[in-house]
Amino acid sequence: MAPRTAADIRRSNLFQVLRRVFAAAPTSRHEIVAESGLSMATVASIATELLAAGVLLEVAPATRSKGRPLTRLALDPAYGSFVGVDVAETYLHVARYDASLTEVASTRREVDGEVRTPEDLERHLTDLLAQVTADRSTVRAVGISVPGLVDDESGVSVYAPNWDWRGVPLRARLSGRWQLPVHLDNPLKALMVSELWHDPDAAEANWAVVNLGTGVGAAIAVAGELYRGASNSAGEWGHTTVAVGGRECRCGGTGCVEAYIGAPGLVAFIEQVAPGHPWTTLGETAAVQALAEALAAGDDVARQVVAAAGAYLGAGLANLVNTVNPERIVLAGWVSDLLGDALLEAARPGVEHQALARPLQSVTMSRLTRPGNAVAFGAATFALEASLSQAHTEGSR
Amino acid sequence: MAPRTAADIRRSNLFQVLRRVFAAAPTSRHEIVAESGLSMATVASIATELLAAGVLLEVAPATRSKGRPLTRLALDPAYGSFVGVDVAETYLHVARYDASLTEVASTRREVDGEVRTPEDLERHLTDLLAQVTADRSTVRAVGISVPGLVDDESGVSVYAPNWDWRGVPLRARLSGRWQLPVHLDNPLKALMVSELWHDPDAAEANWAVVNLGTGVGAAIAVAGELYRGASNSAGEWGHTTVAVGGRECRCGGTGCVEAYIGAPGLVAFIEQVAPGHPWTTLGETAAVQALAEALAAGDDVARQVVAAAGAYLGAGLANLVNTVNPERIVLAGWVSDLLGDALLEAARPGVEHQALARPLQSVTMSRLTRPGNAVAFGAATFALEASLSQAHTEGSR
DNA sequence: CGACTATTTACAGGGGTCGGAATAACTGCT
DNA sequence: AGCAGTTATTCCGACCCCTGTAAATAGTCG
Repeated sequence: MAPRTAADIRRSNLFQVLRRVFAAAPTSRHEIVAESGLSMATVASIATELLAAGVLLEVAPATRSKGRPLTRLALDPAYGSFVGVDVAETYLHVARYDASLTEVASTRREVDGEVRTPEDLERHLTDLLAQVTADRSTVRAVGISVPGLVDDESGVSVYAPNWDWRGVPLRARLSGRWQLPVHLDNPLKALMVSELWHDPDAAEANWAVVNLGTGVGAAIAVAGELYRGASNSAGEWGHTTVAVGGRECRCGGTGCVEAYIGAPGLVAFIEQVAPGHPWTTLGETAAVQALAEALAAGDDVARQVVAAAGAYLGAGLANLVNTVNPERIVLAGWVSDLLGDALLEAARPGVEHQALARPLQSVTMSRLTRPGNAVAFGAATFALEASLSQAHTEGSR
Repeated sequence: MAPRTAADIRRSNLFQVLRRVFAAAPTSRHEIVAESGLSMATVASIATELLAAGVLLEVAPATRSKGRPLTRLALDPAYGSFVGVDVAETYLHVARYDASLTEVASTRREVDGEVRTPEDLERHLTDLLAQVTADRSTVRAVGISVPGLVDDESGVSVYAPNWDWRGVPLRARLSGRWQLPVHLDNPLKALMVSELWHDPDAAEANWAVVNLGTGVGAAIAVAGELYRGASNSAGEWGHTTVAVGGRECRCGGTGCVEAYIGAPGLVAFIEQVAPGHPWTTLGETAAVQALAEALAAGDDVARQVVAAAGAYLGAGLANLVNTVNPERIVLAGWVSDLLGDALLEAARPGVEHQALARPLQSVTMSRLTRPGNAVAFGAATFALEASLSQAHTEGSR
């Protein structure tokens, strides 16, 4: 949404200030001025607006040796709470955050195979939601991340590969049932938003977040804004071909990145390296866990598996580097969390081989190490953003 | 460049108006209002500014049956002329355009193998420039497209794969020699800019231009603006891996798209399908030409070659569809021109197989059929844009 | 009560967009 | 010839932004 009118500039600046306040814990207006490049006057005006709206709070002034102590700004936890939901293929994670986006409560349920229909999901989520919220009236909005393709505007899960759902109007259903505003998107977009809030300096940059889990995907930020593409399916990097005529992928294609480095793809590599290996019977979550442990113990099979998968990951990342030319790539997701840096290191030579020198030079690759469920956090942030955005445009009407 | 200040909005609107005036030949202010969504007042103010600057011209008013006749707007050819240069790997094409971007003169020289050093290029271009411009003082600026990676800001050819040039400061050299402002970029960016001017409706969209020639690459537009990435190397789609461990590519990687569907890649397919076939000895330009002719005549080898290459092109395009989620993809370049729709048709099944349903649904693929050298045109347009942009910011100072 | 630093407020200046009133320029009718 | 009807453009004032400066206000330490 390229700013067309002056009001858009205002909103964009307002969110920048908000993100910076969040990221820098209690900050002063001066710090924000220094970091954002906005003028003192502008920051002050935005701050007063947010203060008046009850979004921000002035916290205990820090007394310095000399002069007036600076009043610190922080998000006001009392503004309300926001719920973030990470619907993954093997588990559900629901967390409630106060308006300063600190987690208040969270719960998780393994649902491997237990969710088949939207009704199942609805039932589980309603249950989990009740677990984290005593009083639903304090919740301002819920953000939900669902794997697959999501139409963010209509709140419809367009295609969820694991359950083969097509066009399920999740937002309408859940919002109706809970009587709360619900925002829907997929894990990648949630991760990206999470990162944009945690690191507002990167909020100017072009970069990508890569999610490694059962499914695999990426989210791309252009000039610090989540890039959605024509139909909110930009970043479906997991179904990018890296081997013409290669492994079959559940998307129906062949040789997709996901087929090699998604959790089932890793299991396939185990089978390939050591046919009949006991890990292959464990189920993907446990198998990856076992792989991680064995890797730490220096197991040879594990090493070979990671090396094999790493080659494909490397090619996939190099593709991202060459086409998107990002400033950095961040790896996230439970597979990345479990395998740690090993997978990234296994991918590095491949990236260096396949990526062109110039874009390679300008990219940094790292692993997301923030504690907690970043997807749930991001989903809650979505809800917060939407909530504030609405309040802001309404307030100025 | 996300507009941060009101002036950015102005510039963006100004260029939008300009592009629309160009694309719709003589238009009225009203048409622009209807198409751009800007208000009458804004369009009028921009129009008067451009009129005053001498960029626009009011042409013969069209008298209607009733009411005040509308004055039509057009770019003023008398504003000056702009030169566009397409430095390709096998030829040089230099064209001069008046300020309404209609071609006034052009010349072309085959230089297969004759250009080795920057000095060679400088000599040839100086020569060709003289051929198209009688009076150099009427030329406002020159835009040059050079294959490979270009740093647009510093005007340096960072890496030109065919000549193995690294860090050649072309802009400084040529600008100094010709005493004219010179703008440097690569063919993809030029193509993209050309399309953005010719089809301003697409200038709101996210889409891609793919260039098929000796080298292969893509340019991506986000929200109607050329996307450059972190170091102006976004869109190096030609060096995207489509087959891990596949054919060696001149970039040093393996299995790059370019290795399969760049002109040398096509020749390799000929050798593969029919070892020792006479076409393989022709040189790439002639070989592709022969291939095109044989294809039209229904030759079987040609058909097989195109089918084989098409499969890789399909995978490559699908990757673009899945990661960028563009509204359309346009194929350009001399290989695309010679082989016509056959190659695109050969690629289509692959795209449909590998791309996800939703992004596939929202993409249109077509071939660029505009007559003339679109790269030279785009290069000239770069020069025009830069020239006006400078004039505009200076004018308001 | 200084001295000193943080913030707020007020204001002028420079951009922009927008809607609506006023004006221009024709055609056609009387 | 003059006037009404129409449509294209320009003009003006309202309004929204950001910015820099300057002065007023706050809060603390010595």
